[in-house]
Order: sequence, then C-alpha cells, then structure tokens
Amino acid sequence: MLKYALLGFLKYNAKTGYELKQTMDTSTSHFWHAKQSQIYTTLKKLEEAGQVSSLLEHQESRPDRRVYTITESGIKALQEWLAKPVTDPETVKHTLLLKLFFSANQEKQFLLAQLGLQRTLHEQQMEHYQSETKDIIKEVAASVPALKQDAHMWEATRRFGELYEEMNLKWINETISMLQKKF
Amino acid sequence: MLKYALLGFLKYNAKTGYELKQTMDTSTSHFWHAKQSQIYTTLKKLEEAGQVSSLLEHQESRPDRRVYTITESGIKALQEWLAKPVTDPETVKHTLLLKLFFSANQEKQFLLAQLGLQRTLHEQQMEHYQSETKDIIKEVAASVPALKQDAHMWEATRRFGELYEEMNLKWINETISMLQKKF
DNA sequence: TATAACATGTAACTAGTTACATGATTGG
DNA sequence: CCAATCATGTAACTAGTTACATGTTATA
Repeated sequence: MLKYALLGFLKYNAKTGYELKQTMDTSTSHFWHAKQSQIYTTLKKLEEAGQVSSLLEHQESRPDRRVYTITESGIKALQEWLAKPVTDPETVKHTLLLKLFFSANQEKQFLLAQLGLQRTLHEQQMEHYQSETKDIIKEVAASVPALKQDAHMWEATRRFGELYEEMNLKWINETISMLQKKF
Repeated sequence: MLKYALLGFLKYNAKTGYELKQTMDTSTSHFWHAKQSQIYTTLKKLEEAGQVSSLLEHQESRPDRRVYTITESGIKALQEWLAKPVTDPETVKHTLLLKLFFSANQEKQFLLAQLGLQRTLHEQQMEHYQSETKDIIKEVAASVPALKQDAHMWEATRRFGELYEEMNLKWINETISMLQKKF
C-alpha cells in the first residue's frame, strides 16, 4: 500500500511528489518503491479522500511545485494501519528463482555466468547498505535529535537489507558449487 | 510473468488450470504464486497467443476438465525467456519493514508482540522447507529418474527458502534485542 | 552545447485480487 | 448432513508500469 508509505513520509513534514520519490529512493527502496507516476496518482486519490491537502507554490526560475500536507484524517488512517498486526506472509515474486527452477536443461556455463553476475550485484548492494545507507541514518539522527528513536527503526530495516544480501551471497556460492558438482 | 511459470510446468506434461494451481502451491509458492482466477485468465491469453492448446475432456461423475498442452511456439517462448539473463534487481514489497520504518512511536509491547508472532511464522516456514518440501523433491527424483537434474534445481530454490527463513529469524532476534535496549 | 536536475501530470496498458456464480461427489 | 475436493470461469476492481507531453535552469 503505497498510500501508507506516502502518509508516513508526509507525517515528518510536507513534501511534493517529486521529493517523496527522492525520499523513498534513498530510504525504503529496498523494501518499498514506486514510480514517479504512481506517486502522483496516489497523492491525487489521497487528496480526494481528504487524507492529504495540497497547495500550489509558485517559484521564480523553477517550475511551480505542489506541496502536500497530511491532514488529521490522514494521521488517523496511518496510525490505524500501523496498529494493525501483520499476519499474512509476504508474497514474494522472485524471477531468478523461477527461472532456475525450470533451468535443468540450460547450459552449465550460462547458469554459472548468471550466478556470477548476481554475486557481483549482491556484493555491491551489501556494501551500499554498509556504507551509504548507514551514513544517511547516522547523519539524520545526529542532526535532528527528535528523530533518534526513528533512526533506530530505520537502522533495523537497513540491517535486514544487509543480512538479506549476506544470505544471498551464501546461497549463490552454494549453488555455484552444486552446479559444478552435479552438472 | 506468470505465463512463463505456466509454460514451464506444462512443458513437463499437460495439465488443467486446477492442477497448475496445485502444482504451484506445492513447489514454487515461496517465490512465485498465483490465484486460481489469474491462472485461468492467463491460460486463455496463452491459448489466444498460440503458446498452448486445450482440449475439453468429459468426465463421468466429475466436472469436465480443460487440459492444456504446450505448443512448439510455447516451448520456444519459454526457452527464450530462460536464456535471457536476469539483470534487474528483484523489486520487493515488504509490508512488515515498511510498517516498522514508521513505528518509532508505537508501543514497545505491541512491537515486541508483532515480532514474536513473526518469529513463530518464520520458524514454521523454515521447518516446512526442511521437511515437507525436501521430501517432495526427494520422492519425485527417486520415482522419476529423468527428473534427477531438475530435482537439483528445485533443491537450490528450496535451499534459498530455508536460508531466507534462517536469516529472518536472526534479524527478528536482533530487532527484539534492539527494542529492549533502546526503547 | 548538451545533459542532468527540477517539476507535474495523463493515457494506455499489464498484472494481480476479490467477489460472484455454479454444481457434483466423496469422506467424516 | 456438512465440509472438502474437484472443476471452470467472469466481472469489477486495485496496483503498478510504460510511454507520452512539456518546459526551465544550473552545471560540466
């Protein structure tokens, strides 16, 4: 539910659709992402539902911007969602695993190359979580003391990303060994 | 792309929409799943595209069944897809992490309860991969020798599930400790 | 001088979910 | 007698993607 992500970000402070996209890209993108176009249409729906309100701001030497503010009703909707326990398992779509599942007759060399590429990508992503992501959280926590508790939560989600990449690398290495032995 | 999953299963042998659903539920569900209704509509589209063909089979004392067979064109489409390397990172939607990200002001007890529930769910899922899933793969490999290589691939995807649950449990335990210390 | 960043939006489409509709047989 | 299993499908909806359309300013 993208709407709750937008409400969550707007609760910190008012933002434009453009800024919401940037914020998501540098914070939740590894567990929640959206295209710019979907953000704009969702903001429109949220405004119709009265959970956000917007003001068009005129700017010199830059395009006008529409700034969205969360309403009381929006805060309430967000809080209700946060208070509802998550019970259904995450329903994942994992293209690489699906392909692999049906790949018994593919060339061994091709599969090894695929896994090698994945290893590089996951290594890079892991390093990203360990440096850039970690730094952003530290900086915000240091510069805005009121967000100290929030930063602990952000760190928990960052840590998930790090552990996930670590796990992926372990699995890729195991799978490469299996291919070399069994094929 | 559900269509490739269906083509992949139909390449083993002809099946009905109902059987495809059952097959997915007991094999790929942890990385690819679909509702019965989506399977039926996708099969219809695949037939219009000439990648599968169907025959209505009359049955005594049971409803008629429509059996789908993969065509040459379908086999070709599947092979082309399998031969295309996966380059874009999986785009994940993870509701629990999104909620947690915005949960700095939620009750500590509520958050601990949420994580406790998640721990139970992931423990169960891990055990499922370690017993039922493992057994199914072993049985098929033992009873159909031609599927021995396929079984190695299935095992790799099963192992991913097992490692993923293991990683989740580790993260949940870490996060519970963090909450107890910092909140 | 070109391209990245700023800035917003709509239209058409694909993918997936929920709800509805029907109905026989088998097992507890 | 009731629930589960077998069996197929449509309609309405929500979510998300791709492509199109427009235009300025700062920076390399």
